[in-house]
Amino acid sequence: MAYTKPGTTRNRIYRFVRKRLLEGQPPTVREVQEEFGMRSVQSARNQLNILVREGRLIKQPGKARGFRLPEILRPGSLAPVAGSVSAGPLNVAVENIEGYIHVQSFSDENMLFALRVKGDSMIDAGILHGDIVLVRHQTEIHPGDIVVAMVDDEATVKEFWNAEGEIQLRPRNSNYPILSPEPDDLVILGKVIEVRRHLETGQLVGEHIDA
Amino acid sequence: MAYTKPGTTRNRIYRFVRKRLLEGQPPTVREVQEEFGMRSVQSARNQLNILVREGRLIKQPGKARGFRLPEILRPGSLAPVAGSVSAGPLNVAVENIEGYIHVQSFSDENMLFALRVKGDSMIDAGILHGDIVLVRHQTEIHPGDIVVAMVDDEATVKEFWNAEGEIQLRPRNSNYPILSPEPDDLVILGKVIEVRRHLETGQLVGEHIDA
DNA sequence: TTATAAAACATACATTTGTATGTTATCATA
DNA sequence: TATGATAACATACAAATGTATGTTTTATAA
Repeated sequence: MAYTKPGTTRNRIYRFVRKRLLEGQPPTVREVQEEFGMRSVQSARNQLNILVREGRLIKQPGKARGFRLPEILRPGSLAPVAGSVSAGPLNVAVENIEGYIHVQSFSDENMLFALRVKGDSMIDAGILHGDIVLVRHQTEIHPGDIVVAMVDDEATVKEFWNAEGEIQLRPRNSNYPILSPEPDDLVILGKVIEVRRHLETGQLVGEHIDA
Repeated sequence: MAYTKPGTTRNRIYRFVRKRLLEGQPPTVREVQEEFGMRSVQSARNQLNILVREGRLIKQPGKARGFRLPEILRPGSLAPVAGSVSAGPLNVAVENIEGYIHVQSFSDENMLFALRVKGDSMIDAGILHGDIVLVRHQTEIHPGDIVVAMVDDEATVKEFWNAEGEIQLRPRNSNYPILSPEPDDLVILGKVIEVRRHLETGQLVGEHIDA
């Protein structure tokens, strides 16, 4: 009966299945059939099988809703956005979690946390008041890195420099002074690896994960 | 036969189901049954039904693998980062995808996509060259919104204003002029809802041939 | 002890979903 | 035209999966 140009429908089917899988709702063969107005289950099944043969999809034979995406597209994980942070010499305590943001999962995902920036001391680096910085908890820092450090018992975002043996925490706003803490007083919480700014509210994922 | 303290097994079941859902592999009732060594399907089903009644899970009755997470705890989805964008009057084509970023709220009917910013015309808004803007494809725009619009066949990020009947696309850098396109020439691709800046490379999820 | 509720069990059945087989239509090409 | 390849169709069947009903076990409290 009907006939479509080879490969035309197939890409649309792939996108549909992929979308559904990313939403966490794997489709059945018949759902694909209906989505594309096919009058036979087998029409959908043939196309899906070809996608599997091409390596664009993976499937578990015999299982309901058995389609999967190849490994490349993994789900992310959630990093807590800290309302406040306290730090000892070797550990970081993330407190008053105000929500979570989706991040790409690393092997060391538990060392990631996020922090909402207060003030405009980094405005020339494009980091504004209210922005969220994603921080990897690490002690290895290089000059020029943007870091989160404890200053006066508060977490603050600054640029790290090591000029002539003197450690500097530089703001990126000429209205603020450069800090030169003693090495013994310096606690680096980690390195900023990402900056995010939400222009609409409600971007954080709700807090309760376990019950 | 067996008996466990009320609520003990239930939380473990919840975590199992949640884990599977986050992995994109919704479990069947029988898979839950086997995972916890139950000898009856109904044992698992009862616990799952209670989780649904408590609002911790959502299910589609009668459907295979029909369990879902409530809105708040849903996993994020992946939005394509466009290498280039073309647009007709009613649709947007995202092309040359350079990767994906994790976002939440895929449930929007409005399509989400991301774009890498070129140039420094929005520097005073804290949007720098190389930043990624997350865009929701929508036509309803309010004055002051940061939008992505097609200007000279290229996607550009500007602030939208509507001064005295005249449409303005304002850069946030005094070195650039304000644009005043004719309404008929204006194509708004969407509204910027988030800004991201990766300070380390390798933050994008690999591209899978979308062919 | 008895009563009650939660949890688990056993079994059967209905629906959903995957799979198999064979046929028909359309296009490209010899 | 004849032929093959791809796509779609129609139908049937098998397996996976959800659902229903009733019973048994265990813990807790009256």
